Amino acid sequence: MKIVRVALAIPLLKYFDYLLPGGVSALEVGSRVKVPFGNSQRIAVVVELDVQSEVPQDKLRPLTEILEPEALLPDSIWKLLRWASDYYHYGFGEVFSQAIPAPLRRGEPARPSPISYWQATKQGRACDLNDLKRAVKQQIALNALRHAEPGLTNAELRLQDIANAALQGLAKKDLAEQVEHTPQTGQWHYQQSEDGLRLNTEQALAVAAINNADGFQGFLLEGITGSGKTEVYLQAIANVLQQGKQVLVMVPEIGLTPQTLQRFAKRFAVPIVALHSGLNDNERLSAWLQARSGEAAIIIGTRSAVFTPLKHPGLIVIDEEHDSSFKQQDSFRYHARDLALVRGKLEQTPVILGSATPCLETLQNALAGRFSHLELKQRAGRASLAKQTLVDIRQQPLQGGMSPLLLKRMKQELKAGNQVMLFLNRRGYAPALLCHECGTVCECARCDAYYTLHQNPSYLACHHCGSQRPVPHQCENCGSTNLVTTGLGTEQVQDTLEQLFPDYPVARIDRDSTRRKGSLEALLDKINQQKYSILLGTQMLAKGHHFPKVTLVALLDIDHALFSSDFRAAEKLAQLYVQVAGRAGRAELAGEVLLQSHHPEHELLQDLVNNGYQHFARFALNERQQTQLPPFNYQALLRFEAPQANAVNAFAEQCYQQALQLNQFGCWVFPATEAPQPRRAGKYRMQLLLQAEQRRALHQLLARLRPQIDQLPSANRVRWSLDVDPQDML
DNA sequence: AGCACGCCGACT
DNA sequence: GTCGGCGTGCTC
Repeated sequence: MKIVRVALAIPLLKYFDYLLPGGVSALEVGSRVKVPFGNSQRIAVVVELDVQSEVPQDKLRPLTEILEPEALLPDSIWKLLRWASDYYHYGFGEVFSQAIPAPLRRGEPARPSPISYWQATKQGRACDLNDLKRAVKQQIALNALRHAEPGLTNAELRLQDIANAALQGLAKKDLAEQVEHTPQTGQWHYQQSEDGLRLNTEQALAVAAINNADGFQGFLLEGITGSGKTEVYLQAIANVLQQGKQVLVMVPEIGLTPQTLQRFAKRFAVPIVALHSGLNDNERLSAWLQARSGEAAIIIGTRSAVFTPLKHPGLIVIDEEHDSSFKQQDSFRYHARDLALVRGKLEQTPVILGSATPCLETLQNALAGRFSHLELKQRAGRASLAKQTLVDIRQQPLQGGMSPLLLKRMKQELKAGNQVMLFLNRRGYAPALLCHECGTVCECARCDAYYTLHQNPSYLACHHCGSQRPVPHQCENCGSTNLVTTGLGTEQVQDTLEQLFPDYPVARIDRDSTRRKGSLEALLDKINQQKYSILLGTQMLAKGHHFPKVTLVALLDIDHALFSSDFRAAEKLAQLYVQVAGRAGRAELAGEVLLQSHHPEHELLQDLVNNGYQHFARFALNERQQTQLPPFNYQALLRFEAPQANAVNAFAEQCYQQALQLNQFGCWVFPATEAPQPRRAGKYRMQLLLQAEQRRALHQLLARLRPQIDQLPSANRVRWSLDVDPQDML
């Protein structure tokens, strides 16, 4: 009897062999099968046919069912997953299962299942929209439904901000109804129209370079804010669509907004699917299948979209390539940008990495000639560059963290009817509550961290583990009732602003104020309707939102980034700063950016403000080279976590010894150290850093180390994970 | 990852 | 006397 080898979604670098029952129909490498495993049935994927098994014949069991006779994924995606499994040292079965939609993971067939749509009824199509004048929401909803074939899915309705209440209202009047329908788009044909914008010389050169790419080529499209990167993408996409090929567009998690989709939909009359977190399983599967079959022309998605199979791949675009959401931060820790490049090579398509602030890894690739470097240095349209000022706040009287100069400038701008935007990367009221008598600080019992005080409602919260408790009235140590706060969070700044500027409403945007679904969108809407004059927030305010009436932007406290233990902190601050600066005066209004610091003379700040990101980045690259850090060295990080400190300690030490022993490749093996948060949610945490000048050496070591760690006796008492190319040490 | 097997504390 | 805690070991 024939034997097949399969991969299962379990955290082992191991395959399992099964008997193939005789007279069985076709089966390929890449087919999904159902197999008995222990005493349950699992979904697995065939990795090899006709194997000679090492396992004794009597232990082999026959597989239960073949779910599809042909490979589920095209060859290129299969190879991409194999590559990822090797590179990230993660079991192939797990990689495979993460790369496919959930229904397929569960063994459901790879064919579209019905999706629920709202559509206009006959009456709904025929009636006069003006009859709904007194129900504006319903009017908008019905209008949208009328223009959608075959209707709108729940996800699309959410994106268009159409509430269920409006639909129910329409349903009551028999103007709209919910139907089940299996999506089918069929073939598309793109006809180039002339609605593209006129390009400036730089843009035209960039588009030409991309259009001339023959097979794989990496492009870094480095364009300052407002230089028209998107128009370059759109024209490159048009060229690919015209050849009948599909385009994969990857955007940061926060960037997949209705506006983004509308921009594409307006420009290209071809089927577009979006893969975002708002989709349910069937909607996601349907989008995935449309990509695989070639029915979808443009696929827009976040990180995990990099695995979406395409029938006719033509181009990959990664917008805001420096964004950290492209790196998965748990379980299978892949970087979608890096995988997109591997994919581009496998599928022989160009890959565009676009950013105003490319990450240093990408920039180095471009400078070393591995990518074509396309630069857009001119601002398109009327937009002018913001004025930038470093504010020395040493010995300055601060109110709510704001210097006199900042307050003065705010007054001017507010009086002129403009909006002001303030950043403070600390939510809550104050980052610590302490006893004024004995100095004891309220500390989280499960983490080595202080509680943050929140107000309205008032409670203490640990920002490391999420635990909450009521605000104590007395010191735990001495019983004193004299408790005081120290430090500053966004809530407190909001209080101060409301006192200082009672006539100007403040919008606070942080994780606390936008926790409810849709509240961020609602807040952003109100901001654009000028209902707020002062916008205050953490960095979630910086990403992806445009506020044309903002003329003054301030970063209240940037000093922590200058002295961080994370070597990427400066790079991240610089990226945030440029992004923020781009928020000021985007339209016809000139803007200004104020940076408050106790160290205005700091080399990095000076370089950034006086010479811009490009100059800073090259300076920082030089520094990385001097200090032998990425991208000039390659890193991998082992993380350990367990409820007992000594178990973690012992295990980390054993791994360290193993690594030392196996290291015949000239890698640096650093002793295991405490993680930056040594105790989080009651778990003790350590980490072990491996580094090498050659990527190959590091991977040779990892390939030997990983199976050894698996076999350590206490390997299942300590939770551990491997992070190749770690983005931060947390 | 699941799931069973296997030895030590508070209960119908 | 049992039910159940999660430590350890295995799954083709």
